[in-house]
Amino acid sequence: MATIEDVARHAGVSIRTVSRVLNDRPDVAPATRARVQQAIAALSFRPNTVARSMVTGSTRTIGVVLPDISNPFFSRVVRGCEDALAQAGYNMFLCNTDEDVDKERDYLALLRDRQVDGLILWGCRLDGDALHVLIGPHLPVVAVDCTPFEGNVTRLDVANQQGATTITRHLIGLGHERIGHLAGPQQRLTAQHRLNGYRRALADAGLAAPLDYMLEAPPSVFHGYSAALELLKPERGLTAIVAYNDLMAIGAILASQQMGRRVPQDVAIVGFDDIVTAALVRPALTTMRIDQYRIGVLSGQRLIERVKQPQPAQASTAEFPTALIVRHSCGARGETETLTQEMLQDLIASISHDMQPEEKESLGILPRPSSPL
Amino acid sequence: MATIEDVARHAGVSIRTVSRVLNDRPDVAPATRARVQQAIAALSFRPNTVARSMVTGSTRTIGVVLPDISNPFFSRVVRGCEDALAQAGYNMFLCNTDEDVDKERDYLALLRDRQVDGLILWGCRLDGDALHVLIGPHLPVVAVDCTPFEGNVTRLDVANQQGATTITRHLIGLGHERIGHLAGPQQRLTAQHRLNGYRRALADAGLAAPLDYMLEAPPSVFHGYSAALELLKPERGLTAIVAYNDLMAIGAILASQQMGRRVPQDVAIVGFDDIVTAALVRPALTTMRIDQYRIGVLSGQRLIERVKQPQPAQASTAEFPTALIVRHSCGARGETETLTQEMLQDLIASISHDMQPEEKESLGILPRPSSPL
DNA sequence: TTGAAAGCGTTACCAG
DNA sequence: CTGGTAACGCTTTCAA
Repeated sequence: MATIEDVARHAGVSIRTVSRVLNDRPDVAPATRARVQQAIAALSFRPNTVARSMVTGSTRTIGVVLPDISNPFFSRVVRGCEDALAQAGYNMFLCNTDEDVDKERDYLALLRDRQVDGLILWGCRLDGDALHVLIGPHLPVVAVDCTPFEGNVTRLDVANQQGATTITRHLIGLGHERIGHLAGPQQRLTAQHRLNGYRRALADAGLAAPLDYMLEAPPSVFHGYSAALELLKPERGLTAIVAYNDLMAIGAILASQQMGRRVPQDVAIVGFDDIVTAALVRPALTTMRIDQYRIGVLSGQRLIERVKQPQPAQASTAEFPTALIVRHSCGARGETETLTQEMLQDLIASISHDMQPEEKESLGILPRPSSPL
Repeated sequence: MATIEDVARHAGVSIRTVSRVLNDRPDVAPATRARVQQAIAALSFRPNTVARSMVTGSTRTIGVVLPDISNPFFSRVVRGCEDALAQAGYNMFLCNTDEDVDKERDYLALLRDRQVDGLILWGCRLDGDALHVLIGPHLPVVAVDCTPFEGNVTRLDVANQQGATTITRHLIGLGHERIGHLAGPQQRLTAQHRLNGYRRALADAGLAAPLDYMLEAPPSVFHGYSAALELLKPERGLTAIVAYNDLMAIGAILASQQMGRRVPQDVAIVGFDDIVTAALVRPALTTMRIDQYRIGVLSGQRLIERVKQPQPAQASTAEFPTALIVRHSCGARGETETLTQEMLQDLIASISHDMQPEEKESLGILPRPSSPL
C-alpha cells in the first residue's frame, strides 16, 4: 500500500501539499495539483481511513444495535438505515443482541472503543442508567423504542399503544366481545405499550379483560403458535386475538387451523408491523402497518443531523405513526374461503409499491450514494 | 476519554507497562499489574481501537457486501455471518449493492480504505479482473456465488445447477411435460446456473424447452407476479413452472390465482431457497432448501480461518448443498383445498427448528460471544 | 503557495 | 521486570 509520503516523493512535493490535494483545499497551484493527482493515480494511492480517523477524531462510522436482523421487520429497517447512512458517507457496524442485555452491553462498549460517530439503538433492554454510563453524555444517539436515558439522544417511538388500541377497536367494532392478547416479551417496552393499548380499548368499550385472556411468548411464529394453542382453548371462549406482532399472528393462524377453528369465521386474528409476509399468508393478515423502510431512513437521517451538529442538541422525541391495514384475517371483508379478485388486487398492491426508486427518492435516498474521494 | 497516558500517570508507571497489562503480557509484576488495573477502573479507561489498529495493522473488522439485506434470504445469511464473526471478535460493516456494479466498486474501495481484515462477497456482478484490481492479491476474501477471480480467496458456491436439475426432475417425475422457467437476472451467476440446471433436466428427459418457456425478471414477488402473468398465458400450454427463487414463485402463485388457475391442480409451481415465508404461503411452496443461517456461519468461519493464517493460502473452493423440500405447490402431496393435519405438522416443523440454540451450538456458535477485554 | 514538524493513542523494539 | 522512544499514516499549526 502506498502512503502519502510515497505520493509526495513521486510528485516531488511535500506531504502537506498532497494532503491539501486530497482534501480539496483551494490553496494549491493548478500545476502542482495536477502533478499530485498524477502521482496518486500512478501509485493507485488511497488514503488510509484509519490513520485519518486518528487525527480528525471522526471515523464516519455508525453502530446499529438491534435484536435480530433475520427478523423481517428489522431487515427492512436496516436497509433504510444503511441507505441513509451510506448517502451521508457513513458506514454501518451491524450488531445483533437477541434482546440479551449482556450482548447489548458488550456491543455498546465495543462500539465506543471503535470510536463510532453515532449509535442507532432499537428496542434496548438495558435500563436508562446503564445506557447513560455506557454511552456517555456526548455521543449522538437515535434510540427507537428504548427506555428513556440521559445523553445526546433523539428518541423515536412507534405509536405502539395507540396502534394497539386502534386495531383492538377495529375488532370491537366487528362485534367481538371476548378478545384475547398474544403478548410479546414484557421486558420489551414495545410489548408493554401494545398490551396497554389493547387493554385501553377494551376498558373504553366496557369489555372484560381478565388475566387469562392474555398470554406472553417470544415474538416468533413458532412461539406464537404454541401460545395460541393454549389461548384458544374452548374454555376461554375467545372469538378474537390481538397478537403482539405479525410473526405471532401467523403462528396463531396456524394454531387455529390445527384446532379446526376457521379464521376469520370462528376466530379473528390480527397482527402488528405489516411485514411483507403478512400480505402473503392465508388468510391475509389484518395488521397495523409500520413503514419499516421509512423509519429506518428516518433514524439514519436524524442521527446524521445530530452527528453533524457541533454541540449536543436538546434531547428530542418524535412519534412514528402506524396505519390500520384491513385484510382478511379479521372478517371485516367477508368470509369467503376462496380468494376474490378484489382481495388479490389488494395483495398485489401491497407488494408492488415495495421500495420503488421513486418512493426512495421522496425520502431523500438518491439512486447512488455519493462516493467520497 | 482517558488515554493510556492518563492511566500510566495515575498508576505511577510508564505507558509501556500499561500497554503490557492491557495486552495480558506475562512479564509484569503482580503488584504493578494490580495497580494498573486499579487505575484503569478508576478512570474507566478503554483502549482506543482505532489507535490500536494503526499500529497493529489489524482492524478486526470485516466487510460484508451483498445485494439487499431486506431480502429474507440474505437477512438470514447475515445473521449467521455476524454470529460467526462476533464470536471470533470481529465486527461487520454491512453494505447493500442492489446488484449495481458501481455500488459494488464504491463499497469495495471504501472497505479497503477502512483497512478491513477481510471481505465476504455475495453474488458480485463485477467481473473477475475488476475484483482482482479492487481487492488486490492479499486481502482474505470469501466469495459466494461470485465470478472466479484471482486473490487470497475461498470460493463457496451453492449447488445451484444441481438443485435446479433436481427440482425440475421432481416435476418431470410428477408427469409434467411442459415446464416453464421464471428466470432470475441473467447477469447473476446464480440465475445462469439455475437456468442451466432446469434445461439440463429437460434435456435429459428428452423434453422440449423452447425459448418461450423461459422468461427473465428481477427476483421479487412483484416481478415474479408480472412475469408469470405472461408466462402462464394459455397459448404456451405450460403445466408447471420452476421459479428462480421463492419470492418469484410466490408471485407466480398470485398470478395463477388471478388467472383462475388453481395451484397445484392446474399449474404446479416450485421455488428455490426455502425462505421462511415459503412454508407460510398457500399452497405451501415446494422448493430447494439452502440452509441460510448455516451458510452464513460457514462463510464467516472460513473467512476468519483465512484471516488468521499468516500467508495467503491456496485459493480454495467448496460447494454448499441444497435439499428438496416437497410441500404442496407441486401437487406431489395431494390436491386438497383444505389444510390437512399432516400438512400442518410439516409446516410447524419447518418453523420450529428455526435457529434453536442447540442448532447454533452444533455450528460452533456459542450462546454468548466472548467479549475481548 | 509551499514545507518542516508536532501530534492523534497505541504497540513494540532495545536498553537498563 | 520496567522505561524511554520510534513508528503507524494522516492532518494541521506555524514559518518561510
